Amino acid sequence: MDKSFEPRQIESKWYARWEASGDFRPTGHGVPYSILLPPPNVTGTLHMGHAFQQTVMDMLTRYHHMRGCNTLWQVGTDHAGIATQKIVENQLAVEGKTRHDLGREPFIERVWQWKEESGSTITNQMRRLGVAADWSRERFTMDEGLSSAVRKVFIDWYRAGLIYRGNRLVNWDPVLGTAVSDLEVNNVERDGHMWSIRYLTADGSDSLVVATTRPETMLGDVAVAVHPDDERYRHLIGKQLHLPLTGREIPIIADDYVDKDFGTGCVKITPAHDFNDYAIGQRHNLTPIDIFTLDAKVNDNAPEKYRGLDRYEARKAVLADLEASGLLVETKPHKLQVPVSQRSDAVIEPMLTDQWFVDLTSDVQKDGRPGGRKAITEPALDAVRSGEIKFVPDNWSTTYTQWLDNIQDWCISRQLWWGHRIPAWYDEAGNIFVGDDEADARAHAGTTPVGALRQDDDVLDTWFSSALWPFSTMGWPANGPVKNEKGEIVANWENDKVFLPSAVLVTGFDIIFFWVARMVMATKYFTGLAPFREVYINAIVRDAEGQKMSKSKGNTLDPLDLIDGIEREPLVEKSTKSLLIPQVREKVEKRIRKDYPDGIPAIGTDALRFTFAALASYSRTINFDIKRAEGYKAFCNKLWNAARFVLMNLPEGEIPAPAGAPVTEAERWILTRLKQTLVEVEQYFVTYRFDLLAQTLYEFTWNEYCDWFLELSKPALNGDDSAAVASTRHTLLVVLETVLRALHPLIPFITEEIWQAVGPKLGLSSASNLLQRPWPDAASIPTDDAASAEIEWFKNVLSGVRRIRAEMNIAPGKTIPLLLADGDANDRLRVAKFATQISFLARVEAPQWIESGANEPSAAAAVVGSLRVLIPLEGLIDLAAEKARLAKEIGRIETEIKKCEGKLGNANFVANAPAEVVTQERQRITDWNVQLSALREQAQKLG
RNA sequence: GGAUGCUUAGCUCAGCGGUAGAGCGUCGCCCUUACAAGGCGAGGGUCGUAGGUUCGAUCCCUACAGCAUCCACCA
Repeated sequence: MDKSFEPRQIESKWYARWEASGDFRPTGHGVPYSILLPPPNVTGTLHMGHAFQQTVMDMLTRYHHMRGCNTLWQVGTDHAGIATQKIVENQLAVEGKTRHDLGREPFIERVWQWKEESGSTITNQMRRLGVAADWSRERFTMDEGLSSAVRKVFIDWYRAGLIYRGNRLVNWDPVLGTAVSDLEVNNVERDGHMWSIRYLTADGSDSLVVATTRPETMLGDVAVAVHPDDERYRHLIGKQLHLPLTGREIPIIADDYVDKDFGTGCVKITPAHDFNDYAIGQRHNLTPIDIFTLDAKVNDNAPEKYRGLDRYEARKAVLADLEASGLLVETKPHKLQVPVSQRSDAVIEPMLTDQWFVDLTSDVQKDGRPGGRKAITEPALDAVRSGEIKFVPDNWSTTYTQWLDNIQDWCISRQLWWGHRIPAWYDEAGNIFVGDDEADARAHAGTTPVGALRQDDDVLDTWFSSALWPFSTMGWPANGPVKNEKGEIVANWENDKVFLPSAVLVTGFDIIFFWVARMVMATKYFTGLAPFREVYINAIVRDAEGQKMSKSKGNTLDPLDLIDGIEREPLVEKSTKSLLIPQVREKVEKRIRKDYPDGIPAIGTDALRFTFAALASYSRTINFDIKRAEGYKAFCNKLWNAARFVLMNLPEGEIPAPAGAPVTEAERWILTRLKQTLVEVEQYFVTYRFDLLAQTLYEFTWNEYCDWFLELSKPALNGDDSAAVASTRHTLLVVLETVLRALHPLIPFITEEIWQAVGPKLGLSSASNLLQRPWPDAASIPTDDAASAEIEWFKNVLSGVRRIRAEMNIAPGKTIPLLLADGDANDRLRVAKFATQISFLARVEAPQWIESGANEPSAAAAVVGSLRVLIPLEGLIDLAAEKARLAKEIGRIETEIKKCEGKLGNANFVANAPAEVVTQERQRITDWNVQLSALREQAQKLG
């Protein structure tokens, strides 16, 4: 083994071997354990959130594989409709073209081409992370198998009356030219104005004032609403108003929705461009008047002078005209929430359009069949309420159920080209025909089409296909094997349905609604099964200061840069490449030069993974600090060097297991601790406490195995007790091999590399991967509490001597005398037993006992129980300093004793506290007193 | 308006009824033959505030303050 750990060299070789070995595929035996990868955008790149999430999934997959489960990590990618189409449209824009210049078919061809070029980027990045995913089953949401599942779901739901087409008010993105769902709209606070406009009654005798943040929409007003109980306006209800600038007359209506105390108490009603107004319009049978084209320009329903104006130009024009006619009463600044499209940043315009919806809200259909609430929504709610699906942490189930309780119908049609085209056709009379293809659609229609059929131009929401991921990837609905383009079998429902429900879904809270809920709905409906048993909601990765990572802040980190390292200037270049605004660019440049004056050091995949594990508590966010990652790289190095130490202390060839029990106390102690560690680790896997899991293994490896056991093994290995030598060698090896297995799910590369050298020493074949070794069996590891107590004693003695040496500034290399006084019979036995270890590790001469009554030289002391461990002061130690040290220690113990006495002196405590707590307290006070008298005696001896 | 979190050492976070912990940072002393990406040692906290429950509260309850996120929103 090389002198230090070089991640780059070892990582490059292992992944290819793992993947080729077929070890990532299900074994076909054992309890099924499957995980679904949330399919990333096919043309995307790996970000920190992915890396974190995938590390978690990989730890779980590898752990269960080692436990003998029939493990499947189902991977694949998502076509990501809007995002992918936009990228290709941007590419076209560079050539000065739009998708319409190309036409639908050539454009889609071009998107496929882009998918072919960039589709493997993210999957190759995943490989760099070391994921134990079954790539032979990799799927794409638009491959044939998954597309046929999409069609079948659409058709089945349509035929069950659960998908309908309707003219509804939807969130319209005027830049992308498509409807988007409620979830794809963010409300952003912006500075705007509140304008008050006077509307005169038709007869001119009276007037009222409406308040609005969107004056241009008055062109589509169909009424003004007031509260029915509002004394100010009661006399006007039912009268007609003259709508300024339009020549139209509109009624004054009464509706509870209006808040008397807000604004003027009068609300203009524009049903075609506002969701609340739409609802009011429906209640009062008002016909909406839409005034915008699909690109948000004023249409022909408005007076001629405004036609063709963009909505914001129209606003200016309308305000100017109102002002001119004296109807603009007031303009004041106002903060308002503006709906913004997540994908394009465009301000959403509610628009009346024909769209497809999944019914999620009706109880019963007109013909008596169950409606969407009964058939789809409630089963999804029940799955979580009944505990069939469990959220981790549990409070996310509240978020889930509250959303489903208030759900709206799901708008599933998108006016895009890239995606699953809706399997619906229209005849010339507007009748709808739904089917797998045109022939199927005709065959299933109750009527004969009038004229030719034309397929719907729209595609389905990307999340529609994602919702089917749990079962579509398992081969549903095909009968028999599903093959990929190369003719290889990727799924077979008959066999693969054992992987449903999957064990756990690892995902971010941000897609609970988009994806998690919809998977539950679709999977429950079509298979009767839950898609997963648990949903582990992972934290969001932030930067070291807790700021959200964003390109415009320049605080994003590329996981690959952490793995491989990157110099400062290339990092600056890379981070500013896509920033177009000069000020932002400059700011980011500055920040990076400041944060990474030397670039980013290469920490390797294992250290990155370990960092993610160590940060993964139940907290909602994790702040990623490179410093922390560097610390875990040091841990990898520590493990590496521990392995080197063990291997260089072993003779050639296999190391046979000694016949009897381990010879030394140190061995029996480290095995005891190993067992406890494994038991804890298993618990942490069950509860998804990867932070505690990582910490437990870190502490065992570093603070116990390396700091104590390796050190204790040195005198044993150098001693002349050949049984102890043989036994210690074997235990060093066995514990190391076990730790490698326990750490493998977290840090697969380095453990594999080391194991290949360690395994053969135990007679294990290096031909197989570490993943194929069983998870350590804690139950078979022997424990020895007596040995553990002896080692604890030893650690106290040694630490005591070290403390004296450090505080008295005794050179570490200097061998000094060691005297012992008082103590009990046990101490005598232990000193005799550990004499060599004490001398070796504390750098002291052979310990000498001072019999009671004999003269003691003045000395510095460490007290362990009643035993006084003495370092003679002569020539070494500052007497005053030692007195001060003792006084401080005595003071500390006196405080502790006072606390104990306080408790035990309280009759209520003794009467009410559990017996074992009282006993424990009494024991403590006894122990403290033993130590105190030893310290006092020492102080007295010093004078 | 509804919901959910968070507030513990300089920083980032565990702990959650019975001796306050870790990593990083800080301060000493050491290149001791596995490891200076290291070793040994030290310092550092009235656990947001105020009440309550309890023999006992960082931990449970209530209120308040501050911070954060999600959902729904008044034109």
